[in-house]
Amino acid sequence: MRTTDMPLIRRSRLFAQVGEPDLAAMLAACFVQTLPASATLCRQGEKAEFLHVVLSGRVGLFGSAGHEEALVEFFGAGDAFIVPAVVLDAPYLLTARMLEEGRILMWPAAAFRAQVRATGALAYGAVLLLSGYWRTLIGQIKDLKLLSAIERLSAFLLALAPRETGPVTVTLPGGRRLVAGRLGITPQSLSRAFAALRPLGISGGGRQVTIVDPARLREFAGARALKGPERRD
Amino acid sequence: MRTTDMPLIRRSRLFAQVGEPDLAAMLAACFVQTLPASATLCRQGEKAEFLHVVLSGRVGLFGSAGHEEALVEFFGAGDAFIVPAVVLDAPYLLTARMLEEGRILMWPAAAFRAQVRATGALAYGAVLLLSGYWRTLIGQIKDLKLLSAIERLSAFLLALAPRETGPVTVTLPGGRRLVAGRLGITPQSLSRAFAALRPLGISGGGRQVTIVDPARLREFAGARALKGPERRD
DNA sequence: GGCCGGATTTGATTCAAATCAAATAGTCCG
DNA sequence: CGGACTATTTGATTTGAATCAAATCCGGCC
Repeated sequence: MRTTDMPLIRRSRLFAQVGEPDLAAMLAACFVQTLPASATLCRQGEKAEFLHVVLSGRVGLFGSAGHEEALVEFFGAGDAFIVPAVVLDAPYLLTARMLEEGRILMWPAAAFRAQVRATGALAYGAVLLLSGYWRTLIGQIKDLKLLSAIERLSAFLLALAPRETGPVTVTLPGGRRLVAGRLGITPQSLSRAFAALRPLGISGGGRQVTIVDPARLREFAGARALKGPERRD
Repeated sequence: MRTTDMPLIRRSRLFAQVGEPDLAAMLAACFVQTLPASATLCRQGEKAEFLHVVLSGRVGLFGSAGHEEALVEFFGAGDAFIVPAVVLDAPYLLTARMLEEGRILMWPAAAFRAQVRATGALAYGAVLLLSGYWRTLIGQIKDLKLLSAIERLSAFLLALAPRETGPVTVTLPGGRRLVAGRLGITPQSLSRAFAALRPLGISGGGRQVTIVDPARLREFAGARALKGPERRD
């Protein structure tokens, strides 16, 4: 573990309420790994071995059925995923893969389980984290059930943008292929959706996308869109 | 609060680790309400006033956009919903409605927030509960993104059935209209999906559905289906 | 028992998005 | 810088599910 890791660790909601001495004791059982892009952190169906806390880099959570695979969610610094599988000691429902190089805190499952049970502050941090995830997932389910592909893309872009009025350039959390998966559509459909939004002032190149007038996009999406979509932070 | 409520309260995962004296202190701030079918517990967009714990009856969580509405999940005895909105002090993302008469424990939001922060055992219970919900929601997202309507119905029925071999009769958690919403399809499509499964030994009447040979259905669904779908319990 | 009103089924048609199929634009390497 | 691979766009076609439209079933109630 590097000294530069500590601030990253402290920044995670998971540890927000944990005191210094407790934190030190917890981390004694853990180690940090630098992983390259495409490295697999865990595989759907396997038994939970470690809790992973993202210190840097982006991670994608994928669900698979047969030979199909779909990105379920992007995770980034501060996120601790697989908490549920670890806590319930159940097999992973998802496969986690690094989308780029990053550092991951590895926390042995049994140790984590014991520590959440014993340390209220850690459990409270987990509640905050899981609460944020619940809201993210609910938002996604609502999008999938109630919005069209174009509306989902609009909502997704707006969630990425600071809620200002002026033109904004947002950075997609992954390539188009991955964004398409997150939105539950094919890359071809995503491309068409972007094309459909171009007249509304969306210009895209690579993972940079510029929204000329967020208010206009919000109005377009908002006609049918959901209230209170806000992003976990 | 009736004396018959206590066993129901104790049965919820939320309180599994909470000791008697703590529990009594917590419940002092709460009250129990009997609510009729269709009663609304909370409305999307509003600020969290209460945490609700279902003691009996079924509750539906609905997301809405514009004038469309879709059922996101069924909840039943032991479930505490809206935990995330309460903990994060954020507006509800969903509307909760009684699907039948039932009793609900009402817990003032501020009191609950203070108590999760203060009581490790309660926080731990919340972690367990939220972990289960995470898995349920992830399962649903995977279904929506990877399976066809018929496959989703198959998976849904199998999740309802005890994992035996012989013929089983399962009870749908709500009318066909609601089940359709949960599966992300229209009632008409649900009807066609049931029709498509009839040759595989699925006979339906009202909310009772009989699966002649779960293994055969599992095989059919399993050809493309997900591993480890299991239901929260 | 027989009627009313909503829920489910069935049929015909439409439509959004997937799939099939190239063409084009980017990127990484040597 | 050029080649090879991958990612993205664009076009044509198919298809799963929605929508439109009845018909039928059902439960509650007088």
